[in-house]
Amino acid sequence: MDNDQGDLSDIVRASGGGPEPTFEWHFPTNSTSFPAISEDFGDPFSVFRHPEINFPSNSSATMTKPSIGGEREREPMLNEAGLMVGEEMRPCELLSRMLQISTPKSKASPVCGLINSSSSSSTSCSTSSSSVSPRIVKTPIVGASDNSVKTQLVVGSVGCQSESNGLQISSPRNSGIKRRKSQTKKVVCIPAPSAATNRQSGEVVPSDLWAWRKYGQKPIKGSPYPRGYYRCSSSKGCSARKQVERSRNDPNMLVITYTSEHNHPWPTQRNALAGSTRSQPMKANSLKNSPSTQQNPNLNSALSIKQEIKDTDNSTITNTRSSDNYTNNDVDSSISIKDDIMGAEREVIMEDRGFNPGFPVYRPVPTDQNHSDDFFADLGELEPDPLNLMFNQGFNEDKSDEDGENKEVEPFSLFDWSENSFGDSRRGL
DNA sequence: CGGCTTTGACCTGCGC
DNA sequence: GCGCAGGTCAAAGCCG
Repeated sequence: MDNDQGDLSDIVRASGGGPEPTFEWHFPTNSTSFPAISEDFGDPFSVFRHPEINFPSNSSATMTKPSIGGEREREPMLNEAGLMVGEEMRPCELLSRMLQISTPKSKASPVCGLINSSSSSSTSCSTSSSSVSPRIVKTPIVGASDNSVKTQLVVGSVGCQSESNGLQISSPRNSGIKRRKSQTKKVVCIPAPSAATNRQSGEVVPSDLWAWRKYGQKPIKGSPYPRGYYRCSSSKGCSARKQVERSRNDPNMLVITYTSEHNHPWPTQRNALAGSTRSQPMKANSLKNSPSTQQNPNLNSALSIKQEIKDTDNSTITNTRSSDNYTNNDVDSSISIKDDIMGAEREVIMEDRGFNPGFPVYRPVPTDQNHSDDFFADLGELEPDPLNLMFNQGFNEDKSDEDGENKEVEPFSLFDWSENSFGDSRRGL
């Protein structure tokens, strides 16, 4: 139980292991771009559906998109992670946004990983410089019950320790993690900037469009990093909570566990910013001028975006992203998102092999509108995710590529890598 | 002044 | 039932 090292081996084992329910971990093996998915699987979106899993229907979800003035036309349906149910999702673009803001330019392929449904503390991440192409993998869990199926979207390479053709994740019990309650959880593993690029404690907490209030922090056994506990402060009575911690295996990765659901519409840009200033004791300007941010154009970009939003009183957002700072080879990252709902697990692993805001590499180019609709509807089914909020904020693919520029608004706050509150470990950490 | 973080204490789930 | 560890509470203090 006291595998303090939290080795990846705790949760990842070579294929062909014991009888415990596992899922195969697939690694892309070639360098084809996204369209190859179609070649391999026919309808690339169909893989997001597993015939044996009844994911929440999106049919009644209402798509919303903030107008220029930040007003929503309709209120969205939300899931536990503050996600738009049925939200259109463009994982590649989503990832691009995330990485653009969050990923240290110099980091080599932070990979996420392996998210054990039982507890975020079992999540392991590692880095890899392997270069592989996007791929979608549908993976029934070998030996698992009917609802224990993981559907994966693997976009780009996924490199993990002992990476090869497959890895297995041990059962929660095997990993020594106990599940406190049977409740809905969503675990997001995202690359975190290096401590050097952040303030004070060097810890970072990405923020999304929700306002979160920290209510606790605890050192986690076996992990050198404390876990912060946050609850939604966007609305009183909202039970949504999240836990943020660094991966014990890869401090460059942040593990965010969302619990419970928001019982209110997602906040406006202004609301989302409310309460966030405290978590950013350093002014954006000072950060922008700091050596660390000068070394981290991504952060600089995010700050630039944020400043722009703050300066805009009515939530009209001007895209000031410094996309020119990036090249396709600048960032090599992956993101893994896991949904654990009622025992059925879904996971989306996304990796950005090329940090291109326009994401031309493997953004699917629908041949017809219907196809496109199906695709994103399916994505919404597959992975309602806080990241979807980004799209609510105006991530409109159609707008992004016109004239070769990204003109959509930039919800910087989705991954605001401000130091939040990990400054002081509570108990001897 | 409101909302935030901090942090010690307390509560609770789970394994033994 | 006990003990451990994770999760939550709430008072105090900080900050804009």
